[in-house]
Amino acid sequence: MHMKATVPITAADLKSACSQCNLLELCLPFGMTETEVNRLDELVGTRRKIKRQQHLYRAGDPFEAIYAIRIGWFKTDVVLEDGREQVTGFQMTGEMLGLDGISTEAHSCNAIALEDSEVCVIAYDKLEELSRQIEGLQHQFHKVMSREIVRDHGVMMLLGSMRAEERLAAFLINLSQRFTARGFAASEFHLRMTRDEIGSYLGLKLETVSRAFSRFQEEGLISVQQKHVRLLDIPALRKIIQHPSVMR
Amino acid sequence: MHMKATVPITAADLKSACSQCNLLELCLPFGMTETEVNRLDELVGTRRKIKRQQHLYRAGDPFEAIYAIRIGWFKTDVVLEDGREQVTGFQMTGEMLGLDGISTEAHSCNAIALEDSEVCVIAYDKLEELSRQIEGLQHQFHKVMSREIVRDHGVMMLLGSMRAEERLAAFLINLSQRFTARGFAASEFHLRMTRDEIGSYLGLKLETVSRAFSRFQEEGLISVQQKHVRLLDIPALRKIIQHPSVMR
DNA sequence: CGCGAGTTTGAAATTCTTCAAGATCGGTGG
DNA sequence: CCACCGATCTTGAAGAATTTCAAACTCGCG
Repeated sequence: MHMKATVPITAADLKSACSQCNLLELCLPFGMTETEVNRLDELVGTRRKIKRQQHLYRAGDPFEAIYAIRIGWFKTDVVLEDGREQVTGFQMTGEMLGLDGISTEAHSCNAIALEDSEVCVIAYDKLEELSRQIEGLQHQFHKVMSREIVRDHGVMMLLGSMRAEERLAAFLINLSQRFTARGFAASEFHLRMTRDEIGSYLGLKLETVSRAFSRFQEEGLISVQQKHVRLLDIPALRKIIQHPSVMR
Repeated sequence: MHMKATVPITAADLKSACSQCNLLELCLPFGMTETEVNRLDELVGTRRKIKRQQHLYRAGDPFEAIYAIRIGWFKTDVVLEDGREQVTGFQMTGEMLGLDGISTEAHSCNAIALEDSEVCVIAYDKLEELSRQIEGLQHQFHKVMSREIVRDHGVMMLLGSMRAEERLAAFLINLSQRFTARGFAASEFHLRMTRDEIGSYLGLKLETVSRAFSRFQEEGLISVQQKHVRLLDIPALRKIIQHPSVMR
């Protein structure tokens, strides 16, 4: 196969590690040329399978690599000395894990698989080396980190300024968007996390999450039975977020 | 002055932009060699003064540079369509602003000076170029971004799992640590932000913040009059954070 | 079939917010 | 120099949202 090196890759052009992978627009190779992507294969040496409920890494583990999720779901959480746990994110296919570790060379949170999963292991020293050589990789990596910062600010907004039902609506809309971006159904999906984990993420107790689910169902916005959710009225869900609440 | 290029710089060795600056251990040049730091001066071309209450940048502004605070204080905030505002951080001397802009090439939050301030303008394209050449710069920049992510996770913990007084205690301890790192008094300082801004950051109403201040004072943990705060019992403040609360 | 983890729902308790009224501060102009 | 002004802060009391406690329900699975 012959292509000009300057043409951005598409899924069909790839052969190796990153190639069998249909996550291009979501993952690190995005925006890179074919020749550049070929060099990425040095990077993604290993893959690693993580069974449900197992840790990919723990807070305190020495930092050596970042991870791109190929298959599955993870949660990250931080734990206070007294045992209180805060879920800081739910990560799905094509998303990156481990960026927190760069700052101190040790991970600062736990990453736990919510279902049997598989990740690409990206040795961090190699990533730095290669991204000094490949402009596109460097830039994309910076974007990934920056995107995480922007996402975190969104969560702060959610936690600091929204009420229970607004938080859950925002959460559902967000999931829907991420499924859409991956070619899955926007309005029907299976939650991989428990009410307790959702609650931790949203700064609510699990009972409050459950009540909000029930309320949305009563109002015909969603249909929910346990972990199976169908969004019946996405515009209305969006309105909940934007609607100025009385409180706060 | 003659030095080996491999010796890490200290404040006394510098002559130029980054040099007059006593923020080395906090800012981008940290860990770099003398020769490397000299090259940084291409980077920090401009400085910019921002008067109190003025914007350094606004959400939506095209992203061109990141900023290192030389003098002063800033807040960053995100604003929802209905006008609700969430303060996402308070930044002081030696801290970096603008990292949110990399992901979409537009800023996603507002940065507003809390007092008359001055920043170093770091052109982003030059930063990327230079950090492909200078390993130490690349690494330090990544650390700065990662540190922001870790900080954000801490704020999520605060917002999602802590009660009002715990949040304020954590806030005060954090300020104290940051002042200490800059050689200022650890236990006596002047708040640059209003109760309302603190409240927004902590996910509380300004009255709740005020009540928490008063309560700490009653208990002899702090002394506070308006914006002047003295921490009288830092260990006790720390205990508040770690103490398992009944709720949540 | 029954167990256990996870979920739902109700009612009481608690925290935080809202509303309202003063108090304090720094700065300004007479 | 001092009174006054607006902005900010404090405090009280009532109200609302969320949590806590408790009990029952559902579902997958051994």
